[in-house]
Amino acid sequence: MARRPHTSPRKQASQERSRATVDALVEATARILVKEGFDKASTNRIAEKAGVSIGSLYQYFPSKEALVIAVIERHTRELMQVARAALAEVATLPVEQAVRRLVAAAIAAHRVDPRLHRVLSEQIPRTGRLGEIEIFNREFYALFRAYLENHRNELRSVDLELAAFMCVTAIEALTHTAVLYRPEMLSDDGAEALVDEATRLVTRYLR
Amino acid sequence: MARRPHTSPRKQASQERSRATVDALVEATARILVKEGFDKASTNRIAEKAGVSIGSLYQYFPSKEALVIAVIERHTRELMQVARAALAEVATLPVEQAVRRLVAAAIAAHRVDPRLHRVLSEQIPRTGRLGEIEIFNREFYALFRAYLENHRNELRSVDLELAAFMCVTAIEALTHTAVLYRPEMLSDDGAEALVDEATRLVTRYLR
DNA sequence: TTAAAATGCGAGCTATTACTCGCATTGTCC
DNA sequence: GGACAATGCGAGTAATAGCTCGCATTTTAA
Repeated sequence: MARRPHTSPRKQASQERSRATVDALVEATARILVKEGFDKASTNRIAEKAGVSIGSLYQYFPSKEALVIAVIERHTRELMQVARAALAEVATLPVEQAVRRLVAAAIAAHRVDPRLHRVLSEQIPRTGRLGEIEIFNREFYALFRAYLENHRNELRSVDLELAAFMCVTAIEALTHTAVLYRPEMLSDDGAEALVDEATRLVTRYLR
Repeated sequence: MARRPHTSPRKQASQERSRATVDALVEATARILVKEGFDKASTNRIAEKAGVSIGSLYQYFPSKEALVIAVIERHTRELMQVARAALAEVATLPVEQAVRRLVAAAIAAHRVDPRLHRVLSEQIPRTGRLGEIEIFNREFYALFRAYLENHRNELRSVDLELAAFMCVTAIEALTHTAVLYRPEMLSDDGAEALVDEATRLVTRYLR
């Protein structure tokens, strides 16, 4: 079976001690990505920052990429939670109110950990993990599309697939750009104006 | 002058021979970025592909980053040309026609060299040259805002700065996403539908 | 023609990287 | 307590990166 259990990577951590090691490594990776950037995030540096030896790192993560992916998955899980909760909460509301809440939720989601979000959104293409983000995206399209279907009577006649693409892409881009590159737009007044305008953009489009 | 010794060319190429060398290096960089990816684009590889020695490469480009930036600048210049031409052409048209042309132009711009555009849009954040793209962006905002000002009478009462942000961000995201990640949307019929919907999104928002 | 300037060359240096391996320490179970 | 697994360690390795430097070749200009 396991001829060299001491060197075969990606063990399952079964004891408490090793679970702490894994957590420390993922956390250190996230911190370094945020504070020092992708290029400084070498495996040796991550191990050092985590207070773990390089050997232990490779017991649980077979490569540097595996670490970054662990961070991506953790962050994506948090975003998904915000997104699903918002859509569920909004299911029975009329379009204008629903869109308003969704825009606010999108801003909130981007604010979960903006600096990490920024680094990851910049580095994900590089890691070739765009596919997994795409899965998340498709799920969100599907959820939003389902909402639109249930509120068909409030909408003009329109291809729901296309409409979902338009709305989700636009809201995502507006909130993403504002949070990451136009922080000055997010003062109390600014954020309110942004929500107003994004809501107007989408609702006028839909009906 | 050159406050960025690490990215500004080390030497001016004055003879024809050396200008050809510089061109070959930039072209080789672009080709490798597209065909082999950022990680394979080592200076040695670029020099080899360009048929130029590594020593000559470093006579004109002080770092690998400088080469990538040269590619970015070349590509950005082409995009700017498309963007400026479209806005000039559209200056006297009413909003709906203007927006329609601009959306079509945005798709055309993204299609100039989609694979290069994709690689660059993924790698620019990494190179820390987002600032220069931001300059391009701001110019485009300003041009579009100027258009809006000249057509104020066709618009509802709205903060033009904010409106320009909304429209430009939305159009950019829709065309960018469609061209790079939803190529199936760009069949003849699909492209037409996309232009229709994007036009509707923006025009309904503006008035 | 010829000296100087511009251009071109590539072996090889230095630094850094991802990653391995043999051994030490800690935990589990009887 | 003793045997065995799980976990932890870090010096060391091989690969590769960016980049320099001394010298060869070509062009310019007189």
